[in-house]
Amino acid sequence: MELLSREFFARKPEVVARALLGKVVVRRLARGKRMAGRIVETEAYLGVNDPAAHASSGKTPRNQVLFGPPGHAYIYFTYGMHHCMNFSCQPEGFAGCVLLRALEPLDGLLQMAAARNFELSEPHTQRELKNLTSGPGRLCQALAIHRASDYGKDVVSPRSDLQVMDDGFQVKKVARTPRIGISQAMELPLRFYIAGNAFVSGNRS
DNA sequence: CAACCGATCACCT
DNA sequence: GGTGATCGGTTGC
Repeated sequence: MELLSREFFARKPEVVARALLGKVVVRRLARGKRMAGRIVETEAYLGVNDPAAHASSGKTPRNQVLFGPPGHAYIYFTYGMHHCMNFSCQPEGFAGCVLLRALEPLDGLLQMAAARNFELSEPHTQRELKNLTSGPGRLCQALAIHRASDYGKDVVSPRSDLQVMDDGFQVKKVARTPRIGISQAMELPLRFYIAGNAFVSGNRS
């Protein structure tokens, strides 16, 4: 397992969104514990020219990390109850990010379930595992991601408690569709997921 | 400074 | 398939 590079994120969001599939998000906890999940579904959000992106109306206190250096966590709160996590892309000064839509849980499953306020049965059912981290709001709750404590964190720093790593996993086939849950630029195929993976959110093709 | 609304989810039928 | 919950950021008065 090695950290991704800053240059990995200094590319176009649609390139990074595709490249992040198969990579591993690591959340370091107290007392040496950790949670980890493989990225199986992403969406690209472009810069000021993407009407569906938070960067479209220019730099604000809420979205300023999108305009900063690549490889930092852009976290926002929505629908009055959910957090969503993105990683900033493109060189400093140019907005763009990738939204994490689903993870395949790898490590720290008990902690994830606790953070999601339920208990896993033994043996775990496929339904329970998918319920942990399948969906942008769910995965943030599972990893205990909060805007107040995690906004702007550097995910390629060796000292960060929120990191993205490469464990050598090879993605076989990637599928592309329009993005979910938006009302503008709906025709752009900027959602990416690992074809056939059981932890992808939603039911659409 | 008040009103509007959402890159969602859980639970209902 | 439908819908209510719930609140910070943004916009318009």
